[in-house]
Amino acid sequence: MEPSIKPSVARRMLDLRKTFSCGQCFRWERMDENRYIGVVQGAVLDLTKEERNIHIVQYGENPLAKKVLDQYFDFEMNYTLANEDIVAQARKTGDNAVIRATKFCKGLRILRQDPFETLVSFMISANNNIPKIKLTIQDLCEKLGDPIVDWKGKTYHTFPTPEQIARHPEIVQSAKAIGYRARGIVEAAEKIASGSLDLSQYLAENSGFDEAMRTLTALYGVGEKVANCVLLFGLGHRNAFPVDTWVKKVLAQFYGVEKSYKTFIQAQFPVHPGLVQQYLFFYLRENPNQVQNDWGSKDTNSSQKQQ
DNA sequence: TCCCAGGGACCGT
DNA sequence: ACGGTCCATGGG
Repeated sequence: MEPSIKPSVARRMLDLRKTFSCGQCFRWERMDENRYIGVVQGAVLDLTKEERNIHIVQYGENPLAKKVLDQYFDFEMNYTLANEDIVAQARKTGDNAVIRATKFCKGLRILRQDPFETLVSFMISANNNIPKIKLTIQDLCEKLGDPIVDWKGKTYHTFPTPEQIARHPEIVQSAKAIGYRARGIVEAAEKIASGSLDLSQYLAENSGFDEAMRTLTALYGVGEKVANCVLLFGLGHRNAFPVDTWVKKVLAQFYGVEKSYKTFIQAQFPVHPGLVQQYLFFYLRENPNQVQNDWGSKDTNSSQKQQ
């Protein structure tokens, strides 16, 4: 069967490796240094970096329109300007961690992923590690998602819909290493499938941060950390600031903060908080040793921090 | 056996 | 809003 192919080219600054390996998404597969393949909505996207451009080929019955791609990759936001604002703010407070992390993360973009996929993915992330999260999600997609076959015969899978999950709770429970996380996932899917919960209502364009946060954390299996990830990576709330074990390491090592995170974060990262969070998170994960050396001596750095 | 990984629920203050 | 306690999965 002839595949549906819709090529297009993205010219904006986009570093594929940083964007796909920074922990915000779990379904992009690295083919080589300049090529990644992933499933977005109902389409398989095959991305190749060609000098300064990203060449996009997609196949599947439902290719994504350019506008949808622009939204997914957050091309509507100017990251060059945002990064300049972040660095300017960091200079005011002498925040070298943010300055270094921002430079290190040039080309990293925060995706606007499907809210339901983001919710389920980060429910799975609770008390878990990234390789195992990927395995569970992949297994869930293969068991409950719709197959998409490319022209070479390779099969990909869409992320299951709320209906597909709600209809087969026993299959969800059987997903690899999902364990106790299945309950909350099925419950959330049932609410969405029955119409009593509509995630699109809590997109940044449609809802305030606090209301969206309250709705998400009311779900079983969704605490503040997972909710922040859903808000940031799925619902477009760029003020969200997920605090996980790595961010706690950042706050402890560089800022000497080991409690009352929220208060400190609001004061220290007022400009593009979500971006800053992701920069700090990714910088520490990619440079654990260097960061240890740079930040390890609390007595020189953190004691000089204002506040 | 213990520790860790992008924690959560539940309870006290 | 914050802190403590118990809970939970699989891998190293």
